[in-house]
Amino acid sequence: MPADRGRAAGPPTISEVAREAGVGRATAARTLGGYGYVSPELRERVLAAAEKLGYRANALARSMSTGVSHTLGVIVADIGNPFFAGVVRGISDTSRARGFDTIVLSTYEDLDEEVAATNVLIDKRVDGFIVASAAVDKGEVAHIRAAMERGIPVVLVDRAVAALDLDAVVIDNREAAREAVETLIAAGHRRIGFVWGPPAPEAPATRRELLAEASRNLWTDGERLRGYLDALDDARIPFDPEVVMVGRKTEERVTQEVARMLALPDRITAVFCTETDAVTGALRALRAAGLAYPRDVALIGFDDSSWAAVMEPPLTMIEQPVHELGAKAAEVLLDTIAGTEPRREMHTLRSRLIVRSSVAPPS
Amino acid sequence: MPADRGRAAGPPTISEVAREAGVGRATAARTLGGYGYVSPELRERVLAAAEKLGYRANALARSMSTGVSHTLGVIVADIGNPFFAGVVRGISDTSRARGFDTIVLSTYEDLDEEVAATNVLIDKRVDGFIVASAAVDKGEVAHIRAAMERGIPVVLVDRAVAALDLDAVVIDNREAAREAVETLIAAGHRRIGFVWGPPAPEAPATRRELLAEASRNLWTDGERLRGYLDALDDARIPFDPEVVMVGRKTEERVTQEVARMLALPDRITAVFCTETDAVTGALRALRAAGLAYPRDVALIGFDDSSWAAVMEPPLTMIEQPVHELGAKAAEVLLDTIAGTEPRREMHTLRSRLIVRSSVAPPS
DNA sequence: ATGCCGCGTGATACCGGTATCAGGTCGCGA
DNA sequence: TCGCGACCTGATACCGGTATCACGCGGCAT
Repeated sequence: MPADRGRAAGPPTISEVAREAGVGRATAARTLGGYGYVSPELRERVLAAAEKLGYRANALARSMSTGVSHTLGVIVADIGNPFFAGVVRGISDTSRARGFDTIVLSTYEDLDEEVAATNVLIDKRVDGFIVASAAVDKGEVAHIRAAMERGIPVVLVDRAVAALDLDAVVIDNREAAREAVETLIAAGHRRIGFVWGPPAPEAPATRRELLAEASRNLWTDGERLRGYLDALDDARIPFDPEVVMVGRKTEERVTQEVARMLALPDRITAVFCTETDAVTGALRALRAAGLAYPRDVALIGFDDSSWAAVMEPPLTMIEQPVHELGAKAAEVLLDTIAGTEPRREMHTLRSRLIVRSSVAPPS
Repeated sequence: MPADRGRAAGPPTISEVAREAGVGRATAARTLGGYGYVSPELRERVLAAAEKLGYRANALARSMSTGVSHTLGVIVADIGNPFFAGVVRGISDTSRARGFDTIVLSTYEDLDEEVAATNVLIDKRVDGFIVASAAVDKGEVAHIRAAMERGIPVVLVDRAVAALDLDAVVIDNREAAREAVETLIAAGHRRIGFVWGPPAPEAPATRRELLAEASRNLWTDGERLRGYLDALDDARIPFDPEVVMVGRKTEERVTQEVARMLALPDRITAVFCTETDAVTGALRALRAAGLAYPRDVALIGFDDSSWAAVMEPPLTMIEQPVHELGAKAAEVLLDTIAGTEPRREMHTLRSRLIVRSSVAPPS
């Protein structure tokens, strides 16, 4: 019953514990803080008093005094996306194991929200943070630069940012995309739709413009485009802007765009989706067109999930090592915080194509 | 270029800004803190100095001094579950709009983790928190009680806890389950499997034991069981322990259990799943048994999602107002923090059965 | 010219910890 | 018996803000 603490209003402080135990403040602090020396007898008294009062150290005060918060920040695009949820779990599992809490913030792919999130983390004095940034070019990284200048360690996850010289933990996006598209090509497809998401209002007409556009897009998507082109090039299939979607990758837009590609005189016989929501969007378009996969259209997408396996027929998908991605990012960050010289390199993890039954030869 | 701050090591403090501006510390504090009076001229100087130095207030120090952190805590079972992800988004959207940050912690359905999470929030001195607690009986709520005794406002979300007299924001679980099972019964089903998750090792043999078990289970699942029984009772269908699954609702276990129910001499012709992962688990069992829905087995589950709509045939599911659930919980908590007398009531939101094509009469 | 009032400003105590350091006690050797 | 050192303990400065309060200065009334 910690209620009889006299006039004290808030939670018990170390001074109150000291008074209760009849010792000096410093002695109580040493006992409870686990530093310095305290005789067994006094230690016992302090512990008993703390127990009685229900004392818990004020982490804010401690951080103020020591300058470290034992807290990591995490900024992701959307925590509701199973991909990021998995990454976050990887981060919190390993950071918790090393005594760090995590504060997770979602930006919902909005750069202003990302800046705001960064400021929240700076203000709360996290010891470092991990970010899957929506920033692409130099003009968009000021907030991260600002954090770096304050001496806050930063690690990028999922998305590398060319304008930033930082550790980044990513997967082999280009290779993964290439492998998927090669699988489609090997099955005999030549008209392969590409569901992409650069900010451009319409599809670039030429390869050159396409690549230019790629550098204005998220790094992951840029890489995936390169993988798509790699596979096309190897098979000497000409690039056709008509079968690549541009603009925001919402499920609705994907449905419209795939429907458009399906209505083309020379319609697509396969689709490659760079995101899981794009897969459901594409599937809706197929159904609306009265088409079935893999018979009429073959399909491969990014980010495997449980439902992809129970679809009938089950979907061939690219599986990303989400937990490892997060765990590795946390590890690199924690090492940097611990003082290990930052290497500032790109840590590339391998993804895996899970072959199921959504790919068949074109009809 | 905030680099020429002299010998200062960390980020700039208010004293440094004051010195730079050539004013007293208090004046700089008043300007930057937005309180008290400062003449336009000095204000201008302070602002310029802060800008030049890249000053950002230390939220920790501010909280120490004022006693409020403008931060809400959120404890959910699994942020990777789209249901909780939606709830969290609802919470952060409305709390951000009212000037509060949120710290989200996942317990992965482990009570010890929940206790640890609660302590983290207490230690970080959040102004209040929202929790979807895994606690069921009196012996498991000590950590929440402790927070309440410290004067920290707490609001429950998704799961009410009988042992706690607190505001709770939930949906009409019992009614939702009843409606779903009634739909199954209306289609002609009498053997309806129930995928449930009480801690019991085996299915209770009698109704009485079942209900007793329900009170040892998560509140939501208890209510959903009652809804299931309500529907059975109304149709005078006897309860059969053989068709209710008990124990942890992992996807693998669901698959095994549904397979068992499918192998019964008097096999089930319909399944009701109280969770989205249970739906995929059940679907796997169907496929393994060479059965198709809705022809061989009808199916309804909790938590609608995009993929449920693109399944072939599309799934009939219960949609929960996830965002509203979170928004309402945040609202109630924020009001309590703001000093409005807490009402300690149950706020019930309506769910909705989305009828698609996974229910047909038994063959 | 003097006194009073009020406004604007800066000095300072405080929040609850950490960490340094001074001082008191005790034991042991000379 | 005295002195010195080791060992504990408690007093206190500090972290970076907030908030109270005292003080100096100018203006106005008398």
